[in-house]
Amino acid sequence: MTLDREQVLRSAAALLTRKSTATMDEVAKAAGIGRATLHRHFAGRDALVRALEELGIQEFEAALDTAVLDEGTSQEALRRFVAAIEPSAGLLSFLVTENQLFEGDGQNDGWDRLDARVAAFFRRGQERGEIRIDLTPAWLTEALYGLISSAAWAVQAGRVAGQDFAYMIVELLLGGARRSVEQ
Amino acid sequence: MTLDREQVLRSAAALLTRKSTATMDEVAKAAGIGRATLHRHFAGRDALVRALEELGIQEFEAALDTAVLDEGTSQEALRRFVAAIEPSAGLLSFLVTENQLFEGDGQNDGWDRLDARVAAFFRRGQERGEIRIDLTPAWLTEALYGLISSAAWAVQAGRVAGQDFAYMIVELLLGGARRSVEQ
DNA sequence: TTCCGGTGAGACATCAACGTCTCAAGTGGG
DNA sequence: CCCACTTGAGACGTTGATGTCTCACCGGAA
Repeated sequence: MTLDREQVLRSAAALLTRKSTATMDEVAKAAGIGRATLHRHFAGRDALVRALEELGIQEFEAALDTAVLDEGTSQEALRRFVAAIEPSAGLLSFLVTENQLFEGDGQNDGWDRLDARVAAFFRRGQERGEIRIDLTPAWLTEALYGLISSAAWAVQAGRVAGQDFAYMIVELLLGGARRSVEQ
Repeated sequence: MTLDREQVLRSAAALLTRKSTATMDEVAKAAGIGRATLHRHFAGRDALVRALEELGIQEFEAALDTAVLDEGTSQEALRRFVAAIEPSAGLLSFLVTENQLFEGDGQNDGWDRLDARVAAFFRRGQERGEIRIDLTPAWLTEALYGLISSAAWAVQAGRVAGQDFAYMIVELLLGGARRSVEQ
C-alpha cells in the first residue's frame, strides 16, 4: 500500500488549521498512519510545515490563475478569487500565522511572488479608477489576508454562515460597512 | 526591590506579540529578571498567558470606554476606538490567535462581553442607517479584529506606515476599497 | 507460492522546556 | 546597624515531543 502523500498533507492541513500546535503523533493519527511512516516521508515537523507551505502556495497560485484577475471589473475579479481560495482559507490562515514566527530566517520566496500579484491587482484597480488611491496596495493585500483568515475562523467557530464566505469578504473589502446614500 | 508586575507583563506582551512561542526563559530575560523570579509571580506559562489575557481585556475595555461609542457618528466613534486600541493592538493580536488554540475549555468570558459591546455598536449603527444591514454585526466584529491584527503586523513588518494605523483600518472597514463616484 | 518493499507498532535515546529547590547576595525598612 | 525579605543564578529531576531503530506483518508482483 503506497502512501498517498497528498491525502496526508490534506488531513495534516485540516488538523493544523484547527490546532496549530498539534503533535506529529496527532498528525499521524489524523492521517490514519503510523508516526514512523509519517517520519519516513517528512523528515520532521519543519519538513512537514514546509511541505504544507508548498501546498498552500500552490493552491494560492492556482486560485490566482483561476480567477484571472485581469478580466472584468475589480469586484468581479476579486469575487472569483475569494471563491477560488475559500477551500484553502484554513490552510492559508495557518501558514500566515506560522510564517510570522519565522524571524527572518529562510522564508519561502513564493509568498513574495503571491504578494506581488495581489498587490499588482489592487494597483491596476487604482489605475483604472476602481480602487481608492489613499489606501496602499500593500495594506489592501494585508487586509485581504486578514479578512480571509477572520472569515475562515468565524465560519469554523459557527459565528457566521459558511455560504456567505465570499460575499462577506468582498463586500466588506470593496464596499465597506458604511451604508451609502444610494443604497 | 519589589518586582514591577505591570512592567513584566508589558515586556512579556511585547515579546510574545513578536514571537508567540517564546520560552519562559526568554520572557524572563526580556523582562530583565531571572526565570525563578518569573515563576514566583506566575505559576507557569498558562498563568502568564492568563494574566496577559486579563491585561488585554482590561485595555480593550478601557479603549471602549475611552471611545464612548454612543457619541457622534459611527465613523467618529470607530475612529476614536481604533486610535485608543492601537497601543494594545499587538497584544490583542497575540491573544486572539492564542484563544483560537483553546479548544473550548475554560475560556475567559471577558471576551464575550467585549464582543457583545462591539457587536452592539455595529447594530446601533445599522439601526441608525449608518451601517449596511447585509453584513452581520458578528462578521463586522470579527472583521474589525482581523483588520486590527493585520495592521499591527503590517506596521511591525514595516510594510505600512505606523502613523496610518487608525486611518487604514477605519477607512477600509467603513468606506471599503472601492472608489466611489463622488470621490 | 515466494519474495520484496512498504507499513504499523513499539522500544529507545535525546533534547528542550518546565517547575522546584537551594544558596549567596543585595535591598529596604525598622 | 541589623534583619527580614526578595532576587538572581544555577542545579536538579520531570515531562512531553522528537527522531531513530528494530521487528513482525501484509499486499502485490514475479
